[in-house]
Amino acid sequence: MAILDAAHRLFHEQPYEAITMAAVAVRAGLAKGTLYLYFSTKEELFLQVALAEIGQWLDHLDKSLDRGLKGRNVGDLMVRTLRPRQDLLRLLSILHAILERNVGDATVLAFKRSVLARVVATGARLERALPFLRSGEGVRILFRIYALVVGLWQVAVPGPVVARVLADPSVRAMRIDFFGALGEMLDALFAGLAFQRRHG
Amino acid sequence: MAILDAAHRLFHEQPYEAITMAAVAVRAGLAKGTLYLYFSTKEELFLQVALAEIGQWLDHLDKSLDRGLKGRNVGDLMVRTLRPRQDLLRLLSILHAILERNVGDATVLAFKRSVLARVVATGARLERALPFLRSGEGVRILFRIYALVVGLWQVAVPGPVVARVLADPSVRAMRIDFFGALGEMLDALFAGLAFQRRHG
Amino acid sequence: MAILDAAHRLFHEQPYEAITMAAVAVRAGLAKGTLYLYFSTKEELFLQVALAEIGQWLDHLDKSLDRGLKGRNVGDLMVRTLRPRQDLLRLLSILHAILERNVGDATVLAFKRSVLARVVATGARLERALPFLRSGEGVRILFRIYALVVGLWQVAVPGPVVARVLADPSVRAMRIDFFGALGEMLDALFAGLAFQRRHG
Amino acid sequence: MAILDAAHRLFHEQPYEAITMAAVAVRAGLAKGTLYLYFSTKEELFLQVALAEIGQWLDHLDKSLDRGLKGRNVGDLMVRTLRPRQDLLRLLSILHAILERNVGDATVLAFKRSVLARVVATGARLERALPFLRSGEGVRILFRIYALVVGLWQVAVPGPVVARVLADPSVRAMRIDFFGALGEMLDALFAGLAFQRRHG
DNA sequence: TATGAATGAGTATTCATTCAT
DNA sequence: CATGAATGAATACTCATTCAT
Repeated sequence: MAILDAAHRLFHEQPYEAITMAAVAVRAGLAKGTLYLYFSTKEELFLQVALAEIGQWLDHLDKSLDRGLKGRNVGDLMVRTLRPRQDLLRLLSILHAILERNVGDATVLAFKRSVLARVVATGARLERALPFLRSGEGVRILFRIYALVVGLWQVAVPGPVVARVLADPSVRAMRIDFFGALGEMLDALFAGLAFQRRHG
Repeated sequence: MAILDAAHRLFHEQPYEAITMAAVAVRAGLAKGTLYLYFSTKEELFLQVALAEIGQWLDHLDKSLDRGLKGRNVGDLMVRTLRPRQDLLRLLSILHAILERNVGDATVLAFKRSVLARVVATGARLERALPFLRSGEGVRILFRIYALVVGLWQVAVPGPVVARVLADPSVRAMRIDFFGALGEMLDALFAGLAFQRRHG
Repeated sequence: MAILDAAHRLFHEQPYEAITMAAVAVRAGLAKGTLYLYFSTKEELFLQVALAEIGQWLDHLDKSLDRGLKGRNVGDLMVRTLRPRQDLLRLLSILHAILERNVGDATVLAFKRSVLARVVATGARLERALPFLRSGEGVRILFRIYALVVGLWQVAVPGPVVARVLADPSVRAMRIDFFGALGEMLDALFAGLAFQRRHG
Repeated sequence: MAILDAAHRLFHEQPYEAITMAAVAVRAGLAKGTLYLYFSTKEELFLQVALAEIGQWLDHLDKSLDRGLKGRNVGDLMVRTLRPRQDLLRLLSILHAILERNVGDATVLAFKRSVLARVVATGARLERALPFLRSGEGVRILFRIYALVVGLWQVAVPGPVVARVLADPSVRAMRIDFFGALGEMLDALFAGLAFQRRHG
């Protein structure tokens, strides 16, 4: 849809706060008022953008899991599927603090249900790929991975000010490589889960 | 300091966005302009509030680590020290997206240095408590725990709309118990780290 | 246009600094935001007010020049056309120091071009009326008259404090009658120009 | 005096509005409050700066007039004495619109008297140099020259925006060379005065 | 003389959203 | 389906000035 496309393209180019509905309208070749025939708030519009992106990510995950992990671990899987999706990562980082507010309950509920349905399917695949996971644990672990992704992105990918500040050697230890840290943490996490299952 | 106190108390009562500098001034018994004698922006003011809270949390961690983990694990430690600090958790959840923007480079640098200095000390204690950690790993693991905390809080502690929506049974699986999940993830994480050290 | 009218009427009643955009909106029967649909800053709004006033003044000049000076001199012409336009004089006295700042380059350029186009036409008429003027001198002399008007207004028309002070006999010599001085200076100026042309 | 010096030096470096009393205090090596022991408002401070500058200008004029005009004309005299005094010109351009407001009546009166006393003396010299001037006309003509200077400066010396705009060839005709125009206008003015005296 | 901590008034501007056509 | 003109709420920040010491 033209509006979603326009919103997505603008989001790719600039931060969420910098995007005005007027700009979306222009990019979509529509009048401002027309946007509101399809999305009742700016947040809802970008919630749908996020939904689409999440869907594509889960598609990617599903495909990879269907082919089997083949010795590669979950950390790799997440890093490989997220690296080309930085827009998604940015969307996730505003999803909870911004998008899910100022949207009607019904819209949020629909959004949540859509996501959950997809995650359940991916969770099942994950359980198949990781035998030590018990039934139903796939979904739960996916949401936790998700939380880790969100937090790590916020902490590891700084705004302009912090980016400048982190160039200072005295605070070098606070620089975090997002994908590196994500992979390592997930590796440790899954190693730990597997270990916990084998022993007590 | 009166201003920091007032800001902290207001933050305890209402969301950050709802707090006006005028309200802080009234609560502190000062004129609006006086606030700006000490903090050049609203964000800087709350950055200092956050700094103080972070300091107290690290104090708490330090004391606990000095007494020794005594069989309890890191997950417990974090849960125990964070549970009484929900204001801190809320501050952390806006720290990167809001507070560290609209603040001068110098202020952010000073903030980062203060935090880092404290974290280095706590990291050393953590290394002492967890023999499988190599030298210098304490700091790194603390920042990663921190990222997990931030992400989990965002995802697990919803705003009013989402809170209502999550009451719906159909999306029950998306409810996350912050402290429960944090403890479990950290346990798995550290179990994994320990395991990784023992084997390849 | 309602907004320009409202702004003009308010300017007639009070000093520029005392006029708020809120007041303009109320007077125009519009919402504050609507003003900014048409004028991007307060300065731009009053720049357009000034443009309209300047246009009317030049209209007046043109008509008078078309009828011919008929023995009357330029000083008379200016005095006669400016005396009923004290709002214009006040606008000119803030035009350079205030209005032309805080306005975008494009707006200022458009303003300048509009004024110049009009002044060129009036300048041509002036050259016709004053045979000793060479081709193209009309415009230049008009801008110089304009500068004189601006300066004389600033110096001769005092604010409240100076008005009180000038009542004191000891500084009587500093009182200037704006229109009297303007007429005399222009008469001398044009007498001089004519003389310069006749002799070396 | 240290404060006047500091104010003057800052004014040389930046526009009036950009100068804060805090900056003056720092530059003078004093505390902010101390400034107000000597000058009751910012405007009064700069009024004294202006007074000093005006005095030096009149000194310069006096000396030149005492040496005699020697064939040179008044336009030359003004251009020569004003060219090295651009700070004075800037001060004059804010004198009436800004400085003489927000200053007590007594202060303005004293200022006016000081200036008048000096101008009377210079006016007498001018009358001596220009025989066609009648007694008492020196002062009056000086104030009119002054008005011309003020207006021409406002119109001819643009702020940053207008400076950029005037670079555009389409409005080239609006560029005015301050000193060139001043000299020419004064020459014409005095030629006219002299002519008027000889005839009619 | 000097300090400097405290004051507090004052307003332009943005932009998501609406609704009559 | 689409328009686009109109809305209006909402707030951080500056800096000249004061006055108790």
